[in-house]
Amino acid sequence: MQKELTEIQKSILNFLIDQIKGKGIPPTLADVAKHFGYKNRATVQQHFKAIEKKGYIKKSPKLSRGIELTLEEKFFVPRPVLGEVAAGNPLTIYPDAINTVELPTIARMPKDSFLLRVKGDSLKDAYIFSGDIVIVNPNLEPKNGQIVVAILDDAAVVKRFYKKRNGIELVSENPEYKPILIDKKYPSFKVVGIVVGVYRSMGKKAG
Amino acid sequence: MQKELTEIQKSILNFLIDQIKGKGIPPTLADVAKHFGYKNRATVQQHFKAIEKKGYIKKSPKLSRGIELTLEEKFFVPRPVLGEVAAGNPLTIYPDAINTVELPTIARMPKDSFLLRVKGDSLKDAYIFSGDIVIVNPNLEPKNGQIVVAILDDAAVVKRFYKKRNGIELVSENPEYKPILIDKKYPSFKVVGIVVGVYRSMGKKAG
DNA sequence: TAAATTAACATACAAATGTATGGTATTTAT
DNA sequence: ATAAATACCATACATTTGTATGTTAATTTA
Repeated sequence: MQKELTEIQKSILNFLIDQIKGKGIPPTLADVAKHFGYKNRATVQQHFKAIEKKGYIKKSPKLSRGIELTLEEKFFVPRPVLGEVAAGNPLTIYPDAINTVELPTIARMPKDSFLLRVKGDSLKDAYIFSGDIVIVNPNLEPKNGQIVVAILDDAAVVKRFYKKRNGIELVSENPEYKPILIDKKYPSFKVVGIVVGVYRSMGKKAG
Repeated sequence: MQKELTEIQKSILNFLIDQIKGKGIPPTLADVAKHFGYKNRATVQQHFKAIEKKGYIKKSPKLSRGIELTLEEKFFVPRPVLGEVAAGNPLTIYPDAINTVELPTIARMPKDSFLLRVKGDSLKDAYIFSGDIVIVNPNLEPKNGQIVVAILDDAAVVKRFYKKRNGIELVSENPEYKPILIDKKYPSFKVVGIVVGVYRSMGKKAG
């Protein structure tokens, strides 16, 4: 029953979601104006009024940053998924092609962390299944035994990380897949981040 | 390495966490002053300075509501877990005894929803395992096939919900457990909420 | 004991912020 | 074709907000 937003209104709403969900704090009128290159706050003011009228946000009068997303009443908020990552064989990460998933609102998304959808079954013994969303934090140093997302020749894998004398070993939790030993043969190897959690949304079907 | 906070500083920090995590927006100095009955914002100002000096928050100068929790650098925030719920045999929910779990910050917690830690393996075919945290939304009507948390004689179970002619059937995803048919024999039966998601935090050990 | 920290207050000020009002031009509905 | 909605701008104003500075008193630390 909600009216359609115009393209500009959509982009402003997206910015609001990004800021509120990503940065954790709603922007001021000036922030939004600056981001879109508006010379005036009143322009944003009007857009907010229109977006609120259409029911997508709720403003608390006089309160600085007093913008609430009414989307939240649906208890789900769309979050970008940066790509798919192979738990079995490597799979390319979509550069920054974006595809959203409905994540329940639990707490705030850690800065810079991102989501990847898992494909494949190499982590099934760690209870991570194809279709699960992994929350990846790129700001942590990998420790032995942690599950990491790593790049191997422009493809990404999710495996458990072990530092050994002769290099780094990436092991699957599924015995069908052999461990990969990282040495000179993998010049492009890079740990993208650490899997800090797994989330699975409950659909109509089996989880 | 962080210095201890005084009791008052602790209560102010808790208020900050509540507001930021719960309401989704950091409070202003005036908000905090009002909450604690201070006649003056400068009092709060000083407390913030002290708390920041001890490393618990980070302030962005001149920015309204520019308070960040440095706790977040640990990327985990404690959330209350209301109790444990049996996926196998029923288990009592701790009344409102609270026990916290470190949840990564994903987004904001949906209003009124709560977390339960799953015990037992009756849902293993739905990929929910003992130790997982289920996010329960008490404000949704159960639909056929959804996983619900229900009360049976003061104990709670997590099962899949089906409405049948002769009553309501609660089925486990694990064939070892027989479906429970809800009829007059269960006067205290009540659907507490619907499982909207599963979260698993990645510890040192296998997920 | 002296010095530092804590805890509260008051006042003052510049900047940030939301809001109101009015203007212009374009696009979209009726 | 006329009205309404959209999109942007400018100016003005009252509050809100963060900050600086100073005062007093109790408590803790060196």
